[in-house]
Amino acid sequence: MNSTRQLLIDSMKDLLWERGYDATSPNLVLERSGAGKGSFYHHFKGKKELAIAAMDARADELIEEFELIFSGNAPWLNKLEQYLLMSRDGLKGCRMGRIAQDPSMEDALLRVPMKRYFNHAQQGLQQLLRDAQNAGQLSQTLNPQQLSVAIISVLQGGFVISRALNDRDMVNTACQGLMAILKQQSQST
Amino acid sequence: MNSTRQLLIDSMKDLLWERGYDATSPNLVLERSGAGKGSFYHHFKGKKELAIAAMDARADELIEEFELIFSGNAPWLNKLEQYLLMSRDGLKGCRMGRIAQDPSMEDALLRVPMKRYFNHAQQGLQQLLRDAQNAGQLSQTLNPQQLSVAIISVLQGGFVISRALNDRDMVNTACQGLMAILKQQSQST
DNA sequence: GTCTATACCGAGATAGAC
DNA sequence: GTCTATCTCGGTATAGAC
Repeated sequence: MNSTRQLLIDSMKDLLWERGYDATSPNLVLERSGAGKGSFYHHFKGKKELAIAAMDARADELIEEFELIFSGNAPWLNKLEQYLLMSRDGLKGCRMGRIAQDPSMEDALLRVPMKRYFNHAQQGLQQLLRDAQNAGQLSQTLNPQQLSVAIISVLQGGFVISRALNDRDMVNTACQGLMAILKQQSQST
Repeated sequence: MNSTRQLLIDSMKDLLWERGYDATSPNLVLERSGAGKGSFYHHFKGKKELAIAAMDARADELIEEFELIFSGNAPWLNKLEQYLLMSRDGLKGCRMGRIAQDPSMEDALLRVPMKRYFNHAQQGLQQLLRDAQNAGQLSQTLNPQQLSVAIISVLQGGFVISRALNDRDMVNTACQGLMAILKQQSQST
């Protein structure tokens, strides 16, 4: 575990968040990390391999944060609230979803860590909703799969709207809107 | 209104949808449209100016489609259903939101047509929800602004999730999830 | 492992003839 | 209005010395 290698990964993680994949050049990574071209191509075969390492680390980090919220014993609605209502900066974008629309992401290898994270989150939410239904705290007529996809979507779309309108708070507004209707719903159960 | 000019605009519209702004080069536009470099730079100062013209035309088109659904006399929930449940190809992305995350979109001029469309849609939905509340068909405790932002966000986020998971149907699943809970909600009013 | 030099390509745009 | 030639710059990577 070489330190320069880790430095490159960390710089790539930040740049993927700030600028996405396509707009992040090897030169930018070098400038950010302080490493030289020689080191870059010694440790990684190229930009793509470094990006995969960075996204993989990012997925680990996001999954850990997700579990921190959802693996506890709190009531399901509280967990959801903690997840949806944490304050976010919409102009920064989701640390993973930020790059989902980059043309290069059509590459299957690059999508592996991305899929890993989103599948984890979606399935975690789906299980949460199923448990709530089994506990009689959520209407049985709702479809947990559909609803879980809607939940992660409102978050991702909130980031899109924030950037589109150049308003860093839109993502939070979107989450509040969804949370409100979920709460209302649970009260009538 | 020269025909080559219009051809360039139409090609740019398609390419922005397929590849976004940053990944669309002038050469691609020329290849697609059959025009030559001379024509391109005769009709437009550069890529940015052409993109703005294309996005502006796209905004007009999307606003017209939006109004087609929402200006009628149908019940509000039917309108919403028609809007949310029309079948979409998640891998293609939203014709406008597709490019919101491109780094170049931080340019204020490029964002003008984008803002115009999303503001129109959000405010149209907000008005719909307010009217529903005034007609006693939606709980007064819900915030129309928040909810309208959530609705457009689920749609945009659905496209993001579709691309992330490489599943063209996720966007529809997300919309179905939201629609279901909105319907449920209105029944308990 | 790291450095500098070098190579190749496409993006984005300009020049000037027709 | 359109064409071809040309220009500059940065992205991405390789070569070979240290």
